[in-house]
This record gives sequence, C-alpha cells and structure tokens, in this order.
Amino acid sequence: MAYWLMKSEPDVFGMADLKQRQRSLWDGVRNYQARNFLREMQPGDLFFFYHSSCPEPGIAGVGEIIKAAYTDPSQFNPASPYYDPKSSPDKPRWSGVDVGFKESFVAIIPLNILKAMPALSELALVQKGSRLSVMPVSTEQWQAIMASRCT
DNA sequence: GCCAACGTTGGC
DNA sequence: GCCAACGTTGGC
Repeated sequence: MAYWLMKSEPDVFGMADLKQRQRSLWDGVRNYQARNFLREMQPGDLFFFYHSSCPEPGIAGVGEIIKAAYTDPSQFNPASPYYDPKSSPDKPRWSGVDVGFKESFVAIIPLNILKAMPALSELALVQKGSRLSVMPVSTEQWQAIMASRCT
C-alpha cells in the first residue's frame, strides 16, 4: 500500500465534489512525470486531496485509489479542455485512475502550515518552483500530515 | 492581475 | 542535441 498526493482546482473538482459523488475518474493529468506516478497507483492506495489555485490552497482530505490506471478518455474528446490531438487510441498518451471518497478534513491544512513542517521538507509540494500535480508521499510524511489535522 | 518557475515545442 | 520562445502552473 502506498501514499500519494494529488492536486486539483476546487472550482473544477474539489473535495466536496468527491464527497458528493463518492467515486470519480481522476482525469486531465497532462504531465509525464505525474502520469508515471498515476500508473504506479494500486487499488487501496490512499492520497491527499490538495486544493490548488484557489483562495485557500491546502490539503482538504483523503481519497482512495479504487481502480488502477487506464486510458483517460478525455484525451480523445475534442470538446474536452484536456483534449490532446497528438494522442491516438492505438497509442494513448495519458492515463487516469478511479478514486473514492475517504475523509473530508474538518479544516483545510493550509500550504503555509505544510511548508513550516520539518517532516515535509522533501515533499515536492512545498519545494520552490515545483508544479508536479501527482507525487508520492512517504509513510512518515503521511503520518505527520494526518497528525496535524483538526479532528 | 502579476510574475517566477517550469515543461514543451520546434528551428537549427 | 541545443536552446530560445512560448504556454502553463500556481502562489500571492
């Protein structure tokens, strides 16, 4: 079992949306490093749901990987913002995973708090200039974040 | 809205 | 293979 962190803009898809729908395809990842992490995910893995590009950036809760990576259909849909004309069905570029709702935090753990935690100094999220939207989280990092949330 | 940092593209 | 130009991310 592995731990991860995934970013999403809550205006597009946030923790509240996952809570309401309980299960969803996590699509639209268009970065090779992030995609490769998606492909490593296994059912039962847990991830932090991070809200980006919003008034209160931070970790909003926990989700679970329900289904391992498969072809992200949005890459073939010209009407989708995630459309990739250079991808073809016989050689798809991009993958998505199915995720499920686990826990919505009482309060978002804000980015500035995460940045101040010594246990997270190696986490890409808090490193200057990092834009990686899917990243692995170590057991120690996971426990440090879980211990810092409001209950 | 600004802008630093990054990833990708494409000419050479 | 280099690297300038461009588009995007994402915090502030």
